[in-house]
Amino acid sequence: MASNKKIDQKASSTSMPELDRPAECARHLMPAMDTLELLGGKWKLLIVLGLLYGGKTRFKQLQKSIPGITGKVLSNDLKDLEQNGIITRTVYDTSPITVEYELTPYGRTLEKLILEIREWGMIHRQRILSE
Amino acid sequence: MASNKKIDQKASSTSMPELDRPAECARHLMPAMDTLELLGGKWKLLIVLGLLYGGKTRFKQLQKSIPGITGKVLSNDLKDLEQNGIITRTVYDTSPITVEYELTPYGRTLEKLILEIREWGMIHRQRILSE
DNA sequence: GTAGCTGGTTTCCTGTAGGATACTGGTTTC
DNA sequence: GAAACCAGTATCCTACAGGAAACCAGCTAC
Repeated sequence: MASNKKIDQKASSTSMPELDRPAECARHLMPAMDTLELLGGKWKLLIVLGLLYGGKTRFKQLQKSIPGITGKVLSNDLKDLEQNGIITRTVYDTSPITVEYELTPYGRTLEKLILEIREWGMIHRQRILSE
Repeated sequence: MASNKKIDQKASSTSMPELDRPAECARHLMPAMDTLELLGGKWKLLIVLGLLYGGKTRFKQLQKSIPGITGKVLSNDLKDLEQNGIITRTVYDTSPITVEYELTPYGRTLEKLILEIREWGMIHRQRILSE
């Protein structure tokens, strides 16, 4: 529902002293906004991180590994992530049904990014504590 | 369909190789949560990205370079970022007063992370478009 | 004197993300 | 029969992020 954004790149094409800063900037910002949209919210990134560490994981198990998340939110976010091709959902026809979630190869491309986020958080934490 | 292998996560056997997953995971997740808290919300990351590209930037100029942000939100977020040591605010006693915002060296440590986010967004965009 | 620039603040309003809680429906164990 | 586990749904509710618009004070140029 986003990205109907019209950017008038030609709006003021009569001799610009500087570049068209806003448009120029917007072009840089948009991809970042895309990522934020996909991974935004309080929990999605943590879910991915959890799956990164845990590999294939069942629903309840995942919920336990992310302290504070409720079933509803986890369920919703998992759906979102699945629709975006980040994770897969596999149902096993076992006694009490089991469902396993796993990152897709595509989802795994988030690894570098997420580890970066985590690492920065660690540094930040050190900094706060040592103040 | 009978007796597929059950996953005995609580196998009655002696101390399992598996660590205390929840606690272990939480320890991994917390730094990421810290980062998300600092940079969370719709705009903060974009502000930092804007300053990364623009260098020292004045308020209105910054607002123009981030399409869609309102003055109020920009003002609030800038305060937050300043309090967290990510940016500095400098007031110049000129004719109409001018204020410039700039990343601190600490704020600049976010560069790698933010570029990573942007880059992933670009790949994601490609993927969406080529579907 | 009035219109514009600067960098904001204040007020009001709304949407929705996310929390709490209860429930389903099947299966195994006691 | 009761209780516990699984993977969720359904409902209800609230807090707060964020948007729109008006406003402020100081200065300048016309």
